[in-house]
Amino acid sequence: MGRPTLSDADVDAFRRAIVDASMTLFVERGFAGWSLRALAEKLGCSHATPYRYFDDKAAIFAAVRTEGFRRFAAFLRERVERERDEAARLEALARAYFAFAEQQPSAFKVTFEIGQPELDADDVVEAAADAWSVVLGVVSDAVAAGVLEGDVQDVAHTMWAGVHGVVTLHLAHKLAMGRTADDVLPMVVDALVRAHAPAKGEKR
Amino acid sequence: MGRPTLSDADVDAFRRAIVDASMTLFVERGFAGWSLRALAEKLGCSHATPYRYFDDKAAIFAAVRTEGFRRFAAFLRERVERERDEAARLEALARAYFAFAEQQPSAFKVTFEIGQPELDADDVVEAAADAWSVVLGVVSDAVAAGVLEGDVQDVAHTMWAGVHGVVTLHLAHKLAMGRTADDVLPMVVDALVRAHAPAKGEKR
DNA sequence: ACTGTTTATTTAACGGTGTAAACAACGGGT
DNA sequence: ACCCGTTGTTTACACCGTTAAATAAACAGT
Repeated sequence: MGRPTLSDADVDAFRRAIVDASMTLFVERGFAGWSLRALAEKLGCSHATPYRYFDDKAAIFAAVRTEGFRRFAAFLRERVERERDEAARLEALARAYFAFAEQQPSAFKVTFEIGQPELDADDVVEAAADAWSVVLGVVSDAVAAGVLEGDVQDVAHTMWAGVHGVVTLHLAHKLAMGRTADDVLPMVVDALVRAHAPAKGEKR
Repeated sequence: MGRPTLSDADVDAFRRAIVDASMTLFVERGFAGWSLRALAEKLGCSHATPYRYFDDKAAIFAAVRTEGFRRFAAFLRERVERERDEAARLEALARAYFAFAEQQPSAFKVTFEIGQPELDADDVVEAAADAWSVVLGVVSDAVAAGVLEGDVQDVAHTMWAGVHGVVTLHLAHKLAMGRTADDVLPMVVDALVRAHAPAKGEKR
């Protein structure tokens, strides 16, 4: 007896609304402007209402982070699947990585911020694994097609680290001597492809 | 007329005290614990006193950032200069980059944080350029010694981006499949060296 | 229809933050 | 001795995240 507990669907719906509003709030006012008060105003509820759906602000942040990863993975996948050639897919992956960081800097910063969260919830690592699987798939195909050579995990890690380094340095405004990410990114990809190119005339 | 204005030396001294206290506060309580109140308590002054020496909290953060870059550059330089062989210096540089991020994560995060500051003061870019010069010097020597080949600026950028990518992914806990930075870092450095190695038996 | 009870949301309050303005303390120049 | 400008503290304000109490809403039983 008594007022019925919210259905799981309703809870999920409101959680999604919180995450969506948080994302738009990020792009509108930045990280510092993301407060529970502002969030409540955007949602049309009281600033304490989200506490029925999340433990605290950090939990909301984690949910936003996983959503950012999901969008990131979807963005990469969509861009990569346009290309048929394996080498072109490698290039497209790097460009998509950079494009996402440029077009949705708030989402990118939220997902990769090297700050507070220290510990990650299961959802976050799962969504991150999904993004990782995109990179792994592209590299795996390239190896299968003979464009690259070596252990797939190793090559994928070096590729990801190289691209990620360019993008984060770009976002931190720490590319030197007037070089832009547009200049550096192809160089890095080219260098990494060259480093893992199969020896000339090799079989197997 | 009036109470004597503080000498430039005194102003600089107190500014340094503020920056030093901020750094220890970072390592003690993290980014979130770095408040003007806590800073004032550590300095033994009122929480509004720093406003006579800096415009606002962001200005203090910028000063801390440049100090972080200075220490970073000094750390890299010290580690690199131990090695005499050019190839060993490349390796040492990458390991020092990672070691600094590991041993002084707060300082590293402060310097490379991709968050708030959007615009950088002149001091910051100058200190960043100093750190960059270390990387450039090592790569330049390697090219001169014939260990690497190509445009020095290009090679240095790819090297820095590769190393930076590994370290930031490590700090964000986003290295996949249980790989650690210890595994990935040598692979990336090796791949980048291989990519820029001079063609066998080449002259000039 | 009313009541009782369980839940959802709002409201109020607490301790904390950065920052601006009012305030007191001080030391040379007149 | 009296200003007066520089320096630091104190006070005040608006905002923050979080928790506890108060209120509103929705059902079951009578």
